Amino acid sequence: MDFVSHLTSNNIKPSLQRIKIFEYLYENTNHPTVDVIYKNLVSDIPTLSKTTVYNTLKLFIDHGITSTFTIDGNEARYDAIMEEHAHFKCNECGHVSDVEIEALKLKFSKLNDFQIDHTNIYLKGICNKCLTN
Amino acid sequence: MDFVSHLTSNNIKPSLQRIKIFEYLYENTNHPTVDVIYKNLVSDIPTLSKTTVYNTLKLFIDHGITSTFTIDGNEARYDAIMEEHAHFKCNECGHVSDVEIEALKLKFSKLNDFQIDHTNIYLKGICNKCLTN
DNA sequence: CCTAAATTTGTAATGATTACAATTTTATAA
DNA sequence: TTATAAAATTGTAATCATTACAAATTTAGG
Repeated sequence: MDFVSHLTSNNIKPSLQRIKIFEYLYENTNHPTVDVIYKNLVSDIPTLSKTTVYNTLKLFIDHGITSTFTIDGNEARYDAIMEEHAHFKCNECGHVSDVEIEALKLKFSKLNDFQIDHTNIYLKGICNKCLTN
Repeated sequence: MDFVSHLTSNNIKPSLQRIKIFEYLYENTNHPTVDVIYKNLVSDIPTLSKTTVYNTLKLFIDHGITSTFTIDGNEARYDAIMEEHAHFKCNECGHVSDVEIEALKLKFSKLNDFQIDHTNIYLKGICNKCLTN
């Protein structure tokens, strides 16, 4: 994945901050929060500001290369994977993982004359790792 | 619906505030926020505090007679309908409505060895009212 | 009634997010 | 290259929902 050309092809000027933030998001599919992104990148870019992380993520979302969701109403989480998928949060270990949306056997585009533009699914429960412990 | 006996049968002492808040929630299925609940009840109970609304809703949730969800990561919304259902938010008029979960043809309890305790689905798009306007 | 427990209330603190203005960096044209 | 304008980044202060907490009020039991 060439991050620079991915940004430019989406009309985003590839500044150092933008490249690093997108790279982090793309390589860490654990749905990081702004705080996590900031803390992990500030050693790389010592002048980094948390505001820049907010601004940049908003820019990514506006240009359709990042999505955001909240799983418990507290902090927003970010995701560079744009293919439609669901999220599962383990109430035991707190880990958030992806769920193939095909596995849900869910497919629709219209519902009761409503135009569905976006589907957001999240599941909560206990993951298999915690179940066997 | 006898609100008093519904509260007592769920081990909640039926104070005036609790009765009124649950009644409001039950009769207004528009998924109100804390602010909306407070503003609508303070004329009835002039001494009402917003903290009481928060406390009471938390109590209801702990006793399983109310559920909460967030649709855009800002304010929490509350719901006295406990049957599993999805939510739809119209991006045009902002209205949040219920969606029968059967209509989604969605049904599962286990997924990849994960134990699913709670399903949360929300859809965004344009409602039929806004589509025809 | 009187006292203890439960409930309600108001204020202050917290924490994520946004507004905004200043600074820095980048791009453009002379 | 150098001057200048535009864009991007940054830091601080403000906002807003929510929570903590302690005081005041109400309720229940003896």
